[in-house]
Amino acid sequence: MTVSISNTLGGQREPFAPLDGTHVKMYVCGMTPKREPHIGHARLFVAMDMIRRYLTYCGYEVEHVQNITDVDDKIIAAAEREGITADAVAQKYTDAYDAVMGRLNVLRAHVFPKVTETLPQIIAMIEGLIEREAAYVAEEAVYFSVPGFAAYGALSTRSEDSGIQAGASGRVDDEPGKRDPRDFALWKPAKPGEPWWSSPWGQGRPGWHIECSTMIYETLGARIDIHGGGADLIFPHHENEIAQSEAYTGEQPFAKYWLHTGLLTIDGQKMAHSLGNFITIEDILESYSGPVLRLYLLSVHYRSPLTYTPESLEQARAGMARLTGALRAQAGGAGSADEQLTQAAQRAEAGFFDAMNSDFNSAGALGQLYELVRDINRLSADAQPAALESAQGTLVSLADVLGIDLQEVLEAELAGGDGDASGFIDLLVELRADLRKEKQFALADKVRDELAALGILLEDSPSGTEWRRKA
RNA sequence: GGCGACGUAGCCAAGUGGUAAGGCGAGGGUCUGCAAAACCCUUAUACAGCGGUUCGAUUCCGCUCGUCGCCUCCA
Repeated sequence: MTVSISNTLGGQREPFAPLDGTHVKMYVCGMTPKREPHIGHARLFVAMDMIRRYLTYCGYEVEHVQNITDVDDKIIAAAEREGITADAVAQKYTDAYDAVMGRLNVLRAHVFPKVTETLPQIIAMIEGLIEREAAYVAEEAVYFSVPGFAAYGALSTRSEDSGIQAGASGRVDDEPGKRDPRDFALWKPAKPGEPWWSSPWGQGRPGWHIECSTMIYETLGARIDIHGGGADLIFPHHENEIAQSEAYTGEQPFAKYWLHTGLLTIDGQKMAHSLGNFITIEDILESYSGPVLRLYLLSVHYRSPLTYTPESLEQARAGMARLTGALRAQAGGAGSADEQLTQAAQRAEAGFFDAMNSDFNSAGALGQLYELVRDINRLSADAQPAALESAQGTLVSLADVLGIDLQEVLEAELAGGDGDASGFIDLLVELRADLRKEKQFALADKVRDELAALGILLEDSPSGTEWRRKA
């Protein structure tokens, strides 16, 4: 059974076969660090992380590069707004990104190229494109010549006479010397006060698209296996990348598999900084743990649109409590259910990998985990410790493939939190046990209720009382 | 206007050419001093609508409607 991938290029699901054996070159269009990352960003990066982890699990060596667009109109605007330099803005929000991705258990890319550190290479690539007559120097800027690139529109399935010209109209006036409405800037002049770099075409900065082509060429080479990004980047950004890269290297396909995540919407609209309707990842993490947010994002197939609602996060929290709950199950039997448990674990494992092999269907894979949870809870009383622990081990290791560390979440439920109040909680639990012995149930229940209000959940069992924190 | 994606129960969400995983919520039980957790049962005359292909479609094709996205910065 091999992994199959839905490829935006071609619109088909295809078996995954890297260009070079088991080596996978993966590039993800990263952040423009201009504001705090929001949960739409989280969706992309968690999805790509899940894919990277799964491929790695399958034995591939994934080389992951993710750019940082630290030069951009919005960054310049943010610098003015915040009264700091553009560099400082980029650094501030790059740090914000790092902090939050760590909590979501997103593995760091192996390389994070920045535009500001790639200028000579970008200029060299533009020069190369001009030499190849794929680009031309206009009055103020350098443009890529789209009419010279026959395959233009293949990714976004747009033809010249469909929407591209109509959409580009109105921009032509602002760009003197541009020959075709579809042509796009590789280099543009700096306006007064903007950051700039010297180039053969004067002081200016790169266009948006060229950076990715250059960074990929410099870090991964002429051709890569996987190129990922949000669905909103298909056109024009990724279309333009293909044109630049293939025109420059003469090799194609530039990227073998194009993976795009469905956009996250809120109140019927795409979540975006520019629309002002965003919820930052940090905001969510005030109320929910990283693993819960990650679970939420993986509960929907990465290509589907995802509508954010507060309720869906509550559902994810409940789901997480269910997953860790199965880890707290105790073996209580002589082993009459051992065989059933073993089979349940095998069934879940097989279903899990079937789902994951089908275009990284994390939602379907999670469904298998929940089934295993039910079987563990149902059968634990009649199982021996070894069989139960084995099934629980399967649950933990499958969740781990998705980047969800159930052991860690469980430990956080049992201890963790700010400061360590465990001693005091244990004391209250003991006192309550005494009250219960004295049949002072009103007081005992008060202790329980008050603790619950503080997020500490008590569960009585014949063997005593256990407590945990709300996920 | 053009291009694309999506439309499954109260909600979230997988999936399949042969009559629909899972989760949340709700109701009823078991357990419990009462709870909680867990388990069991119940909660879709059928997957937006209309046609078509097929022995048979939710699952393929066409159209319609709706939602979202892209065509301008955008994950």
